[in-house]
Amino acid sequence: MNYKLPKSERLHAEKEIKELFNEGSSFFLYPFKVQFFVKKGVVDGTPKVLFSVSKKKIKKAVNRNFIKRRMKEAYRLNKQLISSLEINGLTLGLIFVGSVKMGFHEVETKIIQILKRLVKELNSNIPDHE
RNA sequence: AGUGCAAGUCGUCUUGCCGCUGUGUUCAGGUUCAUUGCCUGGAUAAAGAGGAAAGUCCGGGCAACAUAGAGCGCCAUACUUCCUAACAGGAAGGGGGCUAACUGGGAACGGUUAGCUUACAGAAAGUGCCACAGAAAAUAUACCGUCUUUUUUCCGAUAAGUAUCGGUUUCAAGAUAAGGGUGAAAAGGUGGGGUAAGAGCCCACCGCUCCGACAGUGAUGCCGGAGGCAUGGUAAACCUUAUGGGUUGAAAGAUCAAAUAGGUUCCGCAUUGGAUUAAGUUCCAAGAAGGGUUGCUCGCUCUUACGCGGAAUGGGUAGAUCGAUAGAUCCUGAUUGCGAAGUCAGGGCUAGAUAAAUGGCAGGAAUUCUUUUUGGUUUUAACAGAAGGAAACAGAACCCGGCUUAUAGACUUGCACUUUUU
RNA sequence: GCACUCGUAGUUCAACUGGAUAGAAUAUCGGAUUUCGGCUCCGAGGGUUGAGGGUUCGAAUCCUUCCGAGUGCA
Repeated sequence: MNYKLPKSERLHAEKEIKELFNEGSSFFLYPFKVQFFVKKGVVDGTPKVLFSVSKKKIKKAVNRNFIKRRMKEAYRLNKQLISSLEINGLTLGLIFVGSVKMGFHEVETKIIQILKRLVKELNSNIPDHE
């Protein structure tokens, strides 16, 4: 099983991020906001993901890093949940909007829920558009 | 041994599994005529946040810009000397203030020592402000008051009476600044002489100002002389003086360079008046207008359309690379200096990210604190064992030197206090 | 990264160029009015002027160090 998260699976280009936030859809699953977008016409390409923590809610840089690292680890260890999807060009944004520090196990259960729900939404919605 | 204060140093260690970042080695594939080059992917090795990385309060390096120059403005700093690349930083010293102890004097007011503290140029260049209270808040003398002389009223005494003397009252002129309950602050202070009453008017002491000599690199100190004393406070009010500052910040800037779109740069003509010519053909003269620019002025600089003719060829966005990590560096020793620090010698040091790495999970160890429980003890405390919990402030973003602020705990040194023993 | 602004009763705002018990509206509480409530009238409480330090006789105001909130440039 592939537990890696190299740079090609992370979202870092400004253009794609703008696309994600302007044209993508989103849902809330407290304490996370999930933003996702499927770019059409892309033949190959793994899902790309972005992690973010609100600066207004979490003031100190140390605590923001703390949460981001746990989010990254939780995604890295559970990303096989969305590998079953046969969709190319998926971009994903995970934004933490809570105001309290969380431990790893709480974050992990939430991330698993999010990924399961994401699979459901994509399987039901995408055929309707096409 | 404990507690407190000050200064300084450190600010957890470790095993397994899974990851991230750049670097080295190596393997595979692609590209190429070819390669030790370039691109993609894999394996592996060692390395990978701080004392403040923070706040962004100062200073410097570095970079670009004639919109960089000159003057004014503006901003900053402000006892002295030194350190430094530089500073609003640091070191040493001086002055002032406060506190304590001792001490001189009748008083005003001093002296010595120790500790703490100090944004500490100029109020005698000018302007402003100083509420309430108070006669007056800066020109000191308008007012109350004190004193002298003259006039008026009344009373008393003397005298036969006009009158004289003493007291009182009123007006005017003059002298004076001692006193006037206030206030944060009142025009040198204390004591004496002096005078009609008074006053630095005069004298002694104290304070102040100025001048000179000596000591010191200097701030300043000390000694002597002079002045009779003028000059209230506020410059973290405007201001004056001296010194410094060009502006903008790495998202600065440099290089390479897709896709899309057609451009971009340079030169000439193209303004007005006069003469001339077939002709805007040629010659002469004039110099304008509109922008840009850091607060203003000068200066500097750009354009004068559209268009026509000629010549040259790349400019530049996304993105990538450099800038960008070995330096005013750290440690040790010697040496100079009171010290900050300098010099010399030896040794050490690969974090380099960019939607932003340096981690996650599970376990172990050390130290400290704490909860429960067992032993022990008459009980509590201390002590020993077991189990559980907690362990700071905080995350590089071009790089350095400082400052400020946050910080559980451990260690070292010095000082003070308490207890025990000798 | 750089530059700058603002913090005053529970809330919204005042307070002149430093000068005295920091003021107004609204909200709260109490009373009056009403059968009861609202409206209305009267009265009261509520502020260490974000925190600390300094200058000054005197600080919301001036200077400085922190804390918090916000704005602009690229």
